[in-house]
Amino acid sequence: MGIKERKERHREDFKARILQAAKKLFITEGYEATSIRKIAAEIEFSPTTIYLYYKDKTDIAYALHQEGFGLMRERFSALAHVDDPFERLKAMGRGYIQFAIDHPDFYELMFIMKEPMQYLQAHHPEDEWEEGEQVFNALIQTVEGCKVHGYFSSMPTEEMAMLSWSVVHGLCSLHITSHFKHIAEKCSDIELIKQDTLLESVFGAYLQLLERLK
Amino acid sequence: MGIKERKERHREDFKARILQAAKKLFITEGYEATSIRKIAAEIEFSPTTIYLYYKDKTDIAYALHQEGFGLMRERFSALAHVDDPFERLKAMGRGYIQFAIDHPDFYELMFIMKEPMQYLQAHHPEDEWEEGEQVFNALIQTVEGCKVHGYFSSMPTEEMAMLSWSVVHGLCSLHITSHFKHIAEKCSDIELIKQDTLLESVFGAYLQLLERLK
DNA sequence: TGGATTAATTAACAGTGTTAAGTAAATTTG
DNA sequence: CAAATTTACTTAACACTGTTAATTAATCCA
Repeated sequence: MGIKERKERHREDFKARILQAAKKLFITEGYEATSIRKIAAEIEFSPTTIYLYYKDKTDIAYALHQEGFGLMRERFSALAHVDDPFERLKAMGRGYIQFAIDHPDFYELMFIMKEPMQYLQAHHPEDEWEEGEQVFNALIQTVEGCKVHGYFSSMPTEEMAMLSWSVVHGLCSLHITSHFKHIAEKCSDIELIKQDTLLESVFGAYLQLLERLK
Repeated sequence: MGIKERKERHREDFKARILQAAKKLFITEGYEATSIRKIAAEIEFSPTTIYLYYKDKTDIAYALHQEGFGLMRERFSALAHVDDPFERLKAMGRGYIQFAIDHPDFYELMFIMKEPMQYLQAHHPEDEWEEGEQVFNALIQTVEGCKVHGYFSSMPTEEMAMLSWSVVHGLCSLHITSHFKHIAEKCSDIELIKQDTLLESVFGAYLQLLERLK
């Protein structure tokens, strides 16, 4: 039954081709402008053909969401070799922020939009959210390591991890939605007006909090 | 010229009627399902009539965004009488979180969606973002008060305010997008699985950090 | 009362996601 | 090998969306 395998492989190739076209449009024109019809035109097939390979648009959104997590894991894997857990925690936070600045569209799809997570819940309710949990587990382990080194004593690991995630996500999210843009102008501190440094310096303030309660 | 005034008032009434209809649809069916045509049907006018009173859909979105800030300010005004600034900071955080839980749709419009802020930037670039700045200033002043009482010494006020905002926004945002739902299941700590307590307990962890460095 | 202004309408454009029905090619079966 | 069946894909269509241009009905002013 080698023929069935070949067909399956062809099918996977086709799915990848669709995703590649979707990714191209998504990066250059954003999610809203990435229509099924445009994806179809890109790969020179009829729009309905897409539906033979992806259930609906949120299915494609989830696939792109996964692509984004691939990119993020790539970055984070470089930090696995930072031995000191507190240094690694710092580096993860900075890496997370830099990822959001470098790939705002992917960040939006991964952490701001509801569609991909809703798709997961609606169509694969039993499945776990692998991509996210992998990254989150890395964070959990890093926090655990920090505790071994005397940080955050008497603070629950999970809460500490979620807090750290919330801090960086809050920063990135308010940056991308341009909420900070409208608020930072009124700031007296000139340093903070520069958007790029704003995120890092507020994250720096968080790190100072952590450092002081070793 | 009393007639011109009456017309102007009628115009404002009509704008309010449109907004009321939009608000009703928005609350019951969400933003995406709130179409210009449905709003028009609700007030029993033609869809194009809407455009005589609101520039486009993002204009309506911004008006609803402002409505949301009205609701939020209403809640926060009750906290103005909490004298101790650190207690007020706690109460503001809890109030912010509770607002997001009680009015997730408004919260999305106010802090997660890009459209309203983009409208502000595109059509009123000189204007300030009054609603947001009012709330943010209340936060600034509260942080300032905390510093007087010996908290966050040597931490810049603005950074501290932005950090606090980022923490609660990060929590609310990850809750609404149901990211926490998929991650909390794996948590060993049973307390955290309950979504409602999760936000408050992670915020509690943040407060503990603050308290310890008085 | 007649002309100008204003308010609201209908019709239409250009798009969206998605489904049902139809066609041509490839594959399996008798 | 020819007939039947499955597979891959397309066309046509539905029910929407935001938005604009052209048009009609009503009101105001001289």
